[in-house]
Amino acid sequence: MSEKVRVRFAPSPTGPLHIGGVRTALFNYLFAKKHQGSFVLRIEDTDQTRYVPGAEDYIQEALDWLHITPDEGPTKDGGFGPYRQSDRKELYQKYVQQLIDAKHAYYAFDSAESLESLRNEAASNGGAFSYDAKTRDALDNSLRLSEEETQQRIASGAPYVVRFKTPANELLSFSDIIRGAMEVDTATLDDKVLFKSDGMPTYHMANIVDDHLMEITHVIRGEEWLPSLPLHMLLYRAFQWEAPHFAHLPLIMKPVGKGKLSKRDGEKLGFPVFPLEWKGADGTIASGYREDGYLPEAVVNMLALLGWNPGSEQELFTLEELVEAFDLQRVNKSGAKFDPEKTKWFQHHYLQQMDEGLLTAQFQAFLQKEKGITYEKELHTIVSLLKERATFVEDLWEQGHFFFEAPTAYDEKALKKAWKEDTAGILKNVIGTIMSANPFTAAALSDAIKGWIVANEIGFGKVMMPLRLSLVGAMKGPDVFEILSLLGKEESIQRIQRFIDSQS
RNA sequence: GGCCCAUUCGUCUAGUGGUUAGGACGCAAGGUUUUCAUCCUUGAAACAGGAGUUCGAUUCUCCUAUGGGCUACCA
Repeated sequence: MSEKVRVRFAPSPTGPLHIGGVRTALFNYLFAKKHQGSFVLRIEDTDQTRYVPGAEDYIQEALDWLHITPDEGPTKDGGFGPYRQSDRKELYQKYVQQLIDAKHAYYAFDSAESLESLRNEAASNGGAFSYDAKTRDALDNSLRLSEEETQQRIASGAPYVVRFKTPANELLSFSDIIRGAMEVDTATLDDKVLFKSDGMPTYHMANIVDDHLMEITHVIRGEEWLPSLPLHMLLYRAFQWEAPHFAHLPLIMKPVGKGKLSKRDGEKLGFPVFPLEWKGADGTIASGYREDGYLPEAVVNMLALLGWNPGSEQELFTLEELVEAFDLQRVNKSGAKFDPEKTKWFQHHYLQQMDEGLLTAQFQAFLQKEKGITYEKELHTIVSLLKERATFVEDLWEQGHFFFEAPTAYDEKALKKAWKEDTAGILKNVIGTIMSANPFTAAALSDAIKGWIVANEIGFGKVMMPLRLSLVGAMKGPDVFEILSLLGKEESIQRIQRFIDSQS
């Protein structure tokens, strides 16, 4: 590649960025970094009616959290700004004019109502109305008006839009990096609105102009844009601009049922569809991966493998490894169902990889905030004992709450198995052994108790099961001797005694 | 309805004109852990269907079916 690679991620600030958008951003980032190019963030806010305050900040924050920060964007000028289309409003006028002058576009005065009734009429006849080469001559536009009449109507303040004049009947060939060659007959296309009556360009117009001005070399976007690719190619040709390369990513689908993943699936199915939590204007809260305890590494890894694979059997990738391995040619063509379970598997993996000091600090913060427990002593040891059975920081509590609070009840099924007539006597002996254990370490405790068991020819299960139950309240958790030593002599004895008392 | 795109285990996917069609998640069984989880081993599990091309098609072509997207003065 001779030219410097420049890609862009161009979301609309209409709400929180959903996971499909995040993946588009990720693939753009990966491609840019792979080719030492630039990753540009452009905010496409040409639809003023759908603008949602806070959405733009959300997008920035989400990308930052995932470490796929843009090289250029609204908050980081790279010489191609402004990066917000509403701030570029004035800019589009002259390009629209250029298209009109070259007869590639025309003014249309049809009201929204008249078009609506045309659509309804066609629909009732089983067809569909299309504003195109076959119908435009009978509609209210500058094609059938004289230059003077057109200017007069505009001057008189009549609302108008500008439409693209699609070639009547031409076989268009173009290609997509992921999908290869495609052909479309322009007769199946309609005359899309380029410029709205509110003075704003539509996506199609702004997109082409901005990509050209920002010297974008590769447009990597969702498959929902594939149907408008012919229009975009036609626009580049009308402007006599060189078109960038295109790559249309497969969509991310619902885990169950039909259709593409939507914002509401998360709440329904119990997993986040957003990177970050989002508080809607109506007070509803949509959960986010970050707030649900996921690590950005897990989210990135999961997303990268949704619709792409390296061709090897490697599944675990750091961001750097992804950059190295990424290849647009290896992106799949078909939509991928989202799998929340696999995301958890990634999360489990990355939690195990996490720095233990950091994990301990996070768990400590959790204890403080959620449980009101201030605990520093040996917390690092506890975390290292528990972490392999945890997927989220919160799981550490579920797996090890007994380190911080004595059991208040005993698992009934386990109790039935563990409590025999002689258990009280055995446990009293264990207390004796614990009393004299010195030093009070897991290894010393293990030696002492196991030694006592062997010496008295008692079954291991008859001692270990009730002992664990007395300490934990259930048949779970790390090595009993580790628990004993962490709990300390006094607390251990108290718990065992309380257990004996509760059963007699 | 029209246009466009797609189709390998339940899911994400690898793969080739001749393979025991490979891996991962999940699931099941066994082992380790005298507990649970982790971990390890094993197992069940797929080329949408029909024609054609070919000595041979999962792989190439066509048709059908199914899925998906688009069809706004939304992106």
